[in-house]
Amino acid sequence: MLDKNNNVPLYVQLYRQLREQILNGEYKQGEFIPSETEVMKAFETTRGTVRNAISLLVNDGLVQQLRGKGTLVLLRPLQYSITNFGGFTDYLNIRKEVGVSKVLDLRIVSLEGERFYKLIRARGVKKGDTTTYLMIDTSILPVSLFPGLDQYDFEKESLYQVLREKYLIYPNRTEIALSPVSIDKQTREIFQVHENEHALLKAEGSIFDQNNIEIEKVKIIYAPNIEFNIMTKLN
Amino acid sequence: MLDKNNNVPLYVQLYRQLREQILNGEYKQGEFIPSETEVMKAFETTRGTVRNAISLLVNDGLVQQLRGKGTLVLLRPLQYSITNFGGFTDYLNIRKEVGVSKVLDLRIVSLEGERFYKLIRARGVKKGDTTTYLMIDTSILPVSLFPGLDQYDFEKESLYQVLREKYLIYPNRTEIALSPVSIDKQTREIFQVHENEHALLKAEGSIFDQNNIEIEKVKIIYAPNIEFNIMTKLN
DNA sequence: TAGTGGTCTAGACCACGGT
DNA sequence: CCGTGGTCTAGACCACTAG
Repeated sequence: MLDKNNNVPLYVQLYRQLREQILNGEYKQGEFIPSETEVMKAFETTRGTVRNAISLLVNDGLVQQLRGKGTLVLLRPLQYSITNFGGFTDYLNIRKEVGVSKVLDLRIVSLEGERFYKLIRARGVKKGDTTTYLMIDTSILPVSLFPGLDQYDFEKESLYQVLREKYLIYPNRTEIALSPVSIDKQTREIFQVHENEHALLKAEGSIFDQNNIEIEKVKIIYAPNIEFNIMTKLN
Repeated sequence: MLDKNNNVPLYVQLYRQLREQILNGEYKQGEFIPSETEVMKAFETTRGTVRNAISLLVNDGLVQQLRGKGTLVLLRPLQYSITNFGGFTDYLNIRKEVGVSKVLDLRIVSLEGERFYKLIRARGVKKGDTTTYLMIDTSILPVSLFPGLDQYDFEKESLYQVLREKYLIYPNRTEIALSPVSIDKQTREIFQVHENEHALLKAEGSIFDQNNIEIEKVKIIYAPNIEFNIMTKLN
């Protein structure tokens, strides 16, 4: 049910519930979720609200709407879409995967006269007793915005969860540039890259909060076995 | 003005007009476009329609909405966002750049028993009398869908314009995977790549029409001087 | 023909920014 | 305080799909 007194918008509440049901497998790949009208009645709201919620699912690439037919579930195995910059752990959580983070470095650095935390993590998934690393994340965060950030253990806690819960800062928007990068020795070991691979994909950019303040600079290097997928609508 | 008898939806008509005004420079980088209420009155429509139009601009990364303030123009120099897969020429047109295409190969190939056109083009921009190539595009299109496609001159005509105007097929959705790729000799010459660059960015995937029929397989290799940018909203 | 998503209207109240 | 975008309501008609 939706809670009108909650300050989370109704359509976001509805989006989360529908997403949960899809990821739980209540609606499976290739099936249709209930029609907009049915959802509207079930949750006692209006179609506009339902459509707002579903459009978030479409953005996530979780469903696809077909006129005259219905709203189809599109669930594929582990897949990296452009929505993932906002938090690896969050992403794994909604996909019900077990994430692993290994902190390679955490120190304070100075850039242009300002002090930043520099956090480097290798991140991956655990299946049975083998861990596969999927990306190496470098995060640069201003000390002034996040005093005491180094007291958290980012092998156990999610960076974005800490930002939200302890610093009340909500990542809102990313600007990321993609490019290839050649493989250094440490990276080759972490990812166990085959010898005939010479380059990996790198994403580099900034993350902004709801007030358009830059809260984090990121650099992510992706393992070669990652499918970096993008789905777009053309206008 | 908007034409209610046109079968292009009002919000798409409005989107196109606003986009035109932004790209023409009527609203400049850092300025606000008229408020939703003003646009609503000026075009004699409702706010829902205005918001649909503006949300397309937001998707394009052309504007950004700020509550309590207004809708801000975000225009940056030549930049490749994820909306570009749908057509290089179209993209340049809306950016008022002069595009150049050079056909490297056009032939019929057989894949899994079906015949396809395979079109390879180097594509770039012309500034003064120097041409800079930005990408090498390989397009694979089924002969059955596009009979006679090889009669067109794709150094002069846009592939997507031909698909729309001659074959009445409208690209609607893309699924693209990004990865790094090492540079071969021909590519190195076309892009005039520096010797210490060893890898480029490759995008590979499929394009679907409005009925979710796969109309084209694409492979695009990007020049090293291309900024491949992505802007996303986080939920 | 019945049901679906796509579009549009005409309102309303809210949180937020700047005056 | 007023104007902004954010959210929500309660309808309407349409094009499309499928039985």
